[in-house]
Amino acid sequence: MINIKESNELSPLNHSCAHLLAQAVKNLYPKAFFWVGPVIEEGFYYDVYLGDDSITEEDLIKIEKEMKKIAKDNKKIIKLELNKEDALIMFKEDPYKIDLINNLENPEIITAYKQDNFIDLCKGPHVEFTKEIKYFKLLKVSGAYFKGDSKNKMLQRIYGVCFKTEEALNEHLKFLEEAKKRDHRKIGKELDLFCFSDLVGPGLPLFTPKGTTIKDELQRAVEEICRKYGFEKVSTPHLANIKLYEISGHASKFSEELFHATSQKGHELVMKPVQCPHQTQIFASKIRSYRDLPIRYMESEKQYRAEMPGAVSGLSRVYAITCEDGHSFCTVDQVKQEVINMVNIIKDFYSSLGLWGNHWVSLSLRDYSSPEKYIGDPKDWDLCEKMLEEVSNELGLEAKRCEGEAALYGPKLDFIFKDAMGREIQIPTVQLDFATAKRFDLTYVTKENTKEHPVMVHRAILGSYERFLVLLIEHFAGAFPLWLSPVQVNIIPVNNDYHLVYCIDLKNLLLDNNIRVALDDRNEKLGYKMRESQTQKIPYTIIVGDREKDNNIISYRKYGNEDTVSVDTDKFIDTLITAIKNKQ
RNA sequence: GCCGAUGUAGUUUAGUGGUAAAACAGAUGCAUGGUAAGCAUCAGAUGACAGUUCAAUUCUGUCCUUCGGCACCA
Repeated sequence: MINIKESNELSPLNHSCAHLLAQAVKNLYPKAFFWVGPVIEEGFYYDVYLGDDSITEEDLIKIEKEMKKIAKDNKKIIKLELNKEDALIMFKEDPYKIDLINNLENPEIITAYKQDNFIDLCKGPHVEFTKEIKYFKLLKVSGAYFKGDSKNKMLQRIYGVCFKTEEALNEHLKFLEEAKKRDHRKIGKELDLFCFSDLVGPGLPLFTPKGTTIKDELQRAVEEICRKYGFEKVSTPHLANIKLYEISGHASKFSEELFHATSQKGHELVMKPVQCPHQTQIFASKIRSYRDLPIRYMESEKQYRAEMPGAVSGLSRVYAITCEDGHSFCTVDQVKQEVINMVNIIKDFYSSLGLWGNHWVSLSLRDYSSPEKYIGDPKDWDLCEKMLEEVSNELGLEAKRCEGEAALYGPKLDFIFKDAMGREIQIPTVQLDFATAKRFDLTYVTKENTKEHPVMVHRAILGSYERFLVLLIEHFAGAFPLWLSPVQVNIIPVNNDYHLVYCIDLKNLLLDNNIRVALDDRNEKLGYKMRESQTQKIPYTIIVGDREKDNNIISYRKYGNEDTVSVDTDKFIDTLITAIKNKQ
């Protein structure tokens, strides 16, 4: 998802830089045509069509040089106001600009900007002189579909950034370097959290003991919160009869994304791509009364989606997804409170990890021009969208209306965070659904002894554990809080021979207190072990020598600190237990 | 799926149309009592398949992986 920035103080500069880029490309590739070149949150891009020719990363250096050359000439950037006819004549050689002009919302007011002999259609604003465009860098070149439609041909998209000062540019480039160091794929390898295998296949992550520890702790934490809100844990199989998804509507909408599992004995099953239909069948397994509602189920199981191969990346898009999913089956009157509860859970959970605030909320509504994309009664949709918007306003979420972002069966509130590189990553969600219960003919008995369909409110807190780990790893840069750390305490004996027995006793004592502890008894020097303990970002490293042994104290060094602190052993354990309990 | 790039030991990197180099990690031995790398020895690699060539890790092609995007995302 690209965020076209409304405007900020850098946007005229970036916009002018995009024009400069286009001019340089035109100089070097006279056959080039240009589509659009907007300012985005981080800089700008320009879509270029070069026919048979193409620009590679190496060419960017050449283009940058040409840009610098042009800018130095210091031409004034002049605004031109045109009517539609003049504009069509002016750009008569350029099929892309003609397309743009013919599709303009306000064809009465057409503006173009001219520098030197280069004119580009543009709303502006721009800086005054090309000399001001000095501190820029072209970052990458990639493909992009013409008009964003995969049926169309591909253009080349060149990305760049521009700043007012050299320092600001360098700072930005440094930020990009630093962000690379936080990349979850890099840290996942360094800290041994997960891996991939060619034999198992791409998009199928394998979690190591350390990665699994984090996953399990997260699961425990989220279930603990949800249980307080009345969620009960269920467990459903990874396979299902395809009919289940024909009824839910997933089979037709996502047929290409289903993995099929067949057997020689005649089984024709699919791997579950979502959890909801399975859970509906638990609801359907007996007669439900209005007195039972809301009924809330949650589970953390694998689900499988045959994603487009080009979309698979690290842990953020995979085929096998561990999904933390939950549903509330409730009456129409209960919907609002259910949504409020779920948003509160999300807020609690993300706040406790320091992630709340680093996000925006999308009120994801229907694409009103394509009703065929959705299931359910339009009247129900109207009601759902209204309710969701009301709740969102009451809770002060400042949600942005996003038409066309709804789920198959209903509108949703999506919470969108950012990864280390500033890319958006959508995780928690609350979704309203009048349709699914009707499709499965789920009912409950009302007070008047009639039958009524429940409403389903879908919610994901962690969403996919894989995607959540991307956010978590990059947020903490691998230095997890104590309660999540795979190894919480690392014991280093000063001397392996003299202190080992005491260290083993200490290790067992910590283990008895449910503290995850490692004992480094390798034949290496203390400094060597300390270095590794720090690079592995273990929260507490404790050194055990005569002083500690004889006085029953713990000397520990916290990750990131240089000094050592000594406390009584009992006190140390109490402190840790309390911190873990409080999710610190 | 589309555009562009990528692939050398477990990891990070070097290099070459003719014996593939190193650091860290690993194994072994020695050394080792206080907070970020002790020493020595050993073992370990050119993604797969074709083609060009006397000879390919190097050049070409196809596929696969991974990366940056696009499109998709229940």
